[in-house]
Amino acid sequence: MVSKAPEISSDIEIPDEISGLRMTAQRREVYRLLQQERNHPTANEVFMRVKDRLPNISLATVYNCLEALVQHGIIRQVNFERESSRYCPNLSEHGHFHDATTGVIHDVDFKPGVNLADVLNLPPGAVIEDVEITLRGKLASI
Amino acid sequence: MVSKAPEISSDIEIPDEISGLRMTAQRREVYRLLQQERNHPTANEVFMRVKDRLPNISLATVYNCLEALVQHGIIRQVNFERESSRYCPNLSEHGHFHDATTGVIHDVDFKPGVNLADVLNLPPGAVIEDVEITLRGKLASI
DNA sequence: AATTATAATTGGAATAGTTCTTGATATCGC
DNA sequence: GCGATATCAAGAACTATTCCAATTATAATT
Repeated sequence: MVSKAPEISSDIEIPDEISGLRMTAQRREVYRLLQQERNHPTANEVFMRVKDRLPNISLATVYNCLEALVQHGIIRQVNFERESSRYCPNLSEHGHFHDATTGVIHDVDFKPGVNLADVLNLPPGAVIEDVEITLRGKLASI
Repeated sequence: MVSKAPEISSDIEIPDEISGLRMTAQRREVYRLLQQERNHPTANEVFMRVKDRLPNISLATVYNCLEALVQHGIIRQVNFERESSRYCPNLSEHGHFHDATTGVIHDVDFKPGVNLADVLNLPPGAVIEDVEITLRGKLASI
């Protein structure tokens, strides 16, 4: 008889290096968690969840890992008002809709073919390096 | 002989109440400063500048005033990454371009007729209450 | 495989921006 | 003017994040 697969989803394979960043055990688990739970956790939430697998990890290390991953363009840091930063493995250019009722954050993609310069009156000569679009509102029950 | 007008621009008139918010001396000066210096100051910058006219004002009061003005929709709070909040009397829906070289923040208006729902794939039923668009980049010298 | 060099991690202390608290002061409605 | 309410001032407290120094892990070299 073949043994049943465990309930937990099998681990995502993460290579030894991504975009020039060496994947240490800690970075690997932080990144894996972001890949698995795509609910834009804060550093502290990452810390608490990653402790299941690395009980000795420190919050400072989680911050270090998140920063390294952000610096290397592997994840994105998402800021909403002045709340704690949240982290997101979705690298496509996108914004976030923050549901004020539930607190859930939804990724919001651009419609195809949309160019920011077509939509905004940018200052002349502006070269955009980073875009952050955050929307707050409610989801009407339909 | 008629005495010369002073160099400083004459004070902006501010009514006793705006949008249901009673204008105390402190709120008035905070609001006046934002109207006069449209460079998106932080709370601390507001504090330092307002002290010229109200030497006894406290930083906590500046925060209180700014919050009251924001709550009543009289000014807008602008957040950039996790830096100090900045404040802006421009109420038209607009974004901000942060020049990474100079640190100057430029208001960025939407082109006429642009509707966010035309540009973004919003979650179904989303009712947007607030939009924050922040761009970071450089101004190419032309 | 041992040695050295470099990088990463840890835990706690430090920092910065903001909020909270408490007592004083001002303003409003009567 | 008088009590009720709102606002203010000063400093303490709070929170997210960063910094620091010591330890540990990894890589490079022999």
